[in-house]
Amino acid sequence: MTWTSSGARRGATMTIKELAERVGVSPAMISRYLNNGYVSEENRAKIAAAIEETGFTPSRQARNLRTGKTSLVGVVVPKISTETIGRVTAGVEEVLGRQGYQMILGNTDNDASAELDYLRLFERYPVDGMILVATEVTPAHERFLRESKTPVVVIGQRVPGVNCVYHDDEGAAFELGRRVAEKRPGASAAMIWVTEKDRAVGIERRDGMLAGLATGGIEVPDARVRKAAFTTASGYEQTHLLLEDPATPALDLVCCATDLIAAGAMKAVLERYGEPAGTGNAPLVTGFGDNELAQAVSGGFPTVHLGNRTSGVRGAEALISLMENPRTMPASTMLGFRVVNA
Amino acid sequence: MTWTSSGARRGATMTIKELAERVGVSPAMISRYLNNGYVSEENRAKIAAAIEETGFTPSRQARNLRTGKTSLVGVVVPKISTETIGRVTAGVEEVLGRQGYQMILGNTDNDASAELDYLRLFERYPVDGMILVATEVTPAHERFLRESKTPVVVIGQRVPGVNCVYHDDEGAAFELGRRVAEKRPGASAAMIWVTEKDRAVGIERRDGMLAGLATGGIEVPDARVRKAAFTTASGYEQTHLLLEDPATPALDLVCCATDLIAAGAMKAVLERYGEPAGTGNAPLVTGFGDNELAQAVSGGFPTVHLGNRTSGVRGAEALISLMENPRTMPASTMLGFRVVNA
DNA sequence: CTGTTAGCGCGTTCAT
DNA sequence: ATGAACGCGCTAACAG
Repeated sequence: MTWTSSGARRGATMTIKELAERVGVSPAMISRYLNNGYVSEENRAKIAAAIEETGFTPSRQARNLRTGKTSLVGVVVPKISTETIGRVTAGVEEVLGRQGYQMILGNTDNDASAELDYLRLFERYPVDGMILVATEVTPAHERFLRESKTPVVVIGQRVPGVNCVYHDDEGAAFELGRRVAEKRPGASAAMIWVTEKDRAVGIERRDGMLAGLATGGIEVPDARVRKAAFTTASGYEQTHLLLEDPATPALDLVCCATDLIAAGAMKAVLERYGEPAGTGNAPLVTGFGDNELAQAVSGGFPTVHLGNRTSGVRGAEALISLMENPRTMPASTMLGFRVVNA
Repeated sequence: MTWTSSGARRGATMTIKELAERVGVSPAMISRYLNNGYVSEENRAKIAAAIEETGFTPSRQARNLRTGKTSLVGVVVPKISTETIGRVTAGVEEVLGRQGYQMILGNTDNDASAELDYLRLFERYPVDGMILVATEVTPAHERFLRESKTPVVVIGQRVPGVNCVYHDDEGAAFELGRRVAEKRPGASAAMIWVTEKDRAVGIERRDGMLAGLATGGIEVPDARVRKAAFTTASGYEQTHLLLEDPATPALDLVCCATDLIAAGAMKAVLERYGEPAGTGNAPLVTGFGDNELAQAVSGGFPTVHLGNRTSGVRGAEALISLMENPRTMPASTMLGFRVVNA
């Protein structure tokens, strides 16, 4: 390791000490300049000039080690590349940015174990707070969430005893089902749903939909509730199988757990009937989430707008209170919804 | 600040020193256990047991400060919530994960100045390497990229003198234009394009498209090349204006800079003609990027598949070489493409 | 207002 | 094979 006696630069980065030497003050002086204030106008000017000249920036590393604060929030998401997640993080970032926090993301690509890895990474990185945009919440998740030394807020699932912001999935699905059933009384319906491991989508949203359809006299037999992954391809595949099944009476309605799945269903319907879903004899397809792209291309199909952006905002707000006062009582917030095209 | 004399835990986290006390060895021993190895079988077992019992994890903070290494790569993206970005980061993560690196994301929401903020954050956090998924590359960007002390790779734009991986936007657009023009000779065409600040999309892709169409005898007057933002809503708006313009002879073809924009165009066409783009009298809409959702819902429209995932893979590979040997010569890689539905 | 002192939690000599 | 001592870059507490 070599450096010049002028202390200008070593390797690449400059330290507060070197800068102090250069200016002719103590390192603490520089530190105060950077933080509290307590510096004479004269020194203030000299330091400012030296910083300008050298391009010095303090090491967050060392600062964080010393202060135990990072002004960083880690957000763990199951997937980037969906509108839903994009809206949530936009809401989170809006609030965080205003308060001087920066957000870093960990993407798990729908791998529940990777979620815990990221949470632990963030906890030890460390960040000041964490947000988990949740899908499957395992016992291991719950344990971690409750025992975490770093404040954490869950978005998208209700977890008892943990700070969380979630949607009224059951209520929304019920309302969507009810309205669709009202317009198509006695329709022959199927559902393309997802794993029950995702409680909000796999259970609550499903039960709400079944109940909503039932109020309009539509019963969906178990055999017509099929499981798909959270992808367009999977929605296509399951719908295709359903439509090709010779034992199946003609379908009037295919309700899907998400808009991504609905997109796949629409593709299958279009291929099978030669006309878009909801026109002519082709069954109507419903979704969930109000995906802008899908709405535009399709010209509009029944779905639900959930206010994902708001969930991000509320989640970030809750996290900030928690970071400022870690003893804040856990709270859960349920957001409303808006049915679209039904 | 209080802690028990057994040294088990203070406040929240445990340190290497406390663990050492508990086991009855020196802190250095624990450190060696965690890193080099130089530990007797006997102590190894005792330490392993104590770690298991306490759930101890070393502070990355302190380790990083000491070693100057983080095993972390920062990726700056212009947008989360698009399939394109999702594919790139999936490719990046695949390679990085295999090599023991973790990836953290910074999302700028299409704000070019935020890009530099994030790069600087990462540089000083620090991370071992950075990837910029670029859109607009300003002189400030170029300066930063060239002078960065942390290895950095650019994906999506060609930047001379900087390590980068990009697509053959011009070639792809040319080929798409050529094929479409071949099937619709003499078509009356318009283009919905984007800012020239994004060189790859705004200039190269546009020029390729114009040239490709021209080979089939289709000339697009300047007045029919309209600017949109990178959104579905903006694509809708511009197309709507175009279709409503009474001075405009009926259009046969609307070529768009991206699939998101194309989705908006399709919505406008559907509203205006009462039938989906490309059917009956409704003009054909082309896109760029092979968005899965849009393809499914529309039943297929001409577009280009760019291999975004591959760009992520190649970019990450380049970054790893760079991190292992910072003196590696800068290289730029151009990837191929595949025209879809044309 | 300013400088000195003492760590934050680790990894790394250099002795033993 | 092991432990003592030191330092990474910074900030908090104290003295002046």
